[in-house]
Amino acid sequence: MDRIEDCISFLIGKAAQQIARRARDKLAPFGVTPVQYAVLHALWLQDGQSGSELGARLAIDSATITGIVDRLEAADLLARCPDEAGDRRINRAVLTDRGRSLQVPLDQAMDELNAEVAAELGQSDAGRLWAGLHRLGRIGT
Amino acid sequence: MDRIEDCISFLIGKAAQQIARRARDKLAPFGVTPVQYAVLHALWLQDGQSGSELGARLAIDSATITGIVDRLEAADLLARCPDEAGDRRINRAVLTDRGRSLQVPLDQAMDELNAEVAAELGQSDAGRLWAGLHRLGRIGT
DNA sequence: AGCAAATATTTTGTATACATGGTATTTATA
DNA sequence: TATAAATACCATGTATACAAAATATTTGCT
Repeated sequence: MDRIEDCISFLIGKAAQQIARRARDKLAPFGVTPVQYAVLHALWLQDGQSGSELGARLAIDSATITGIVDRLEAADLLARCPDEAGDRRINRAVLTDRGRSLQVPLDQAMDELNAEVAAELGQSDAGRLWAGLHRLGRIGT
Repeated sequence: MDRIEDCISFLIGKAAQQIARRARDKLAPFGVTPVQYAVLHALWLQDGQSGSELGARLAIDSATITGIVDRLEAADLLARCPDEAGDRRINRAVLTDRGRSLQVPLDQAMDELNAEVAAELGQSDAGRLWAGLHRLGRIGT
């Protein structure tokens, strides 16, 4: 390995950092982080998911989910509610009005980021990059 | 944004996580993390760099460099040495014998990972992906 | 019923990433 | 030369990511 920039681990890590920074900037006015956006997004599609359901859909470790839900709860974007079927192991994440109200502006902010990046790369290059990243993300699953 | 997997921030973050996990597995037998490998790599090319030099080359925050160098020093892979020109603000990171001895096996481990990923994607797709990631990593610099 | 195995969540500890701010030192400038 | 600005590093606090383990609960099997 001559140049560290050609090491896939370093290369994709730095590219992801750049994108994450831009996503943070877009979301910061709403007091939400990129990962918190992903959890909210999952709840907008299906409210009342348990921690393990969220973790499975978003590929987030259960220990990490705990902290993310803690902070979303502290920000009054969701509430931990008991399972209606009575399984007392489960904490269901239920959106608050505030949490629901962020769907439109946050989705719009992330759509903007997607569009900006696609425009910078060009539509066809962006499409190929998306496809390649999808394949990398799936390897090993 | 319909599917969270089409959100560039989420998509590239998860792909980077998968690659990072594979890099960690490759490096774990040597007790080194991917970021620590990047710092060692920079020192193999030029020993005795200061924290700010390492941070500039690798795009790592100075506060983060402090911790990484702490752990590499604790692992006896490098030592903090005073600047020979006498600038007492600077701590230079100088490789130990152990740190130097890891160059061949660690470079080989990361070369293997690169080759595996390239083989999984196919050479031409891999080349396009590398190029796209380089462009994303540079945006804003 | 009784107990092992599986499940869901949380806790703890380590490793980044980054914003903010403090300290020491050096450089540039009035 | 006195001082402001810049530089280098470190400390602190927050937010993930993940391994390992503890706890509580439920399920499955005998």
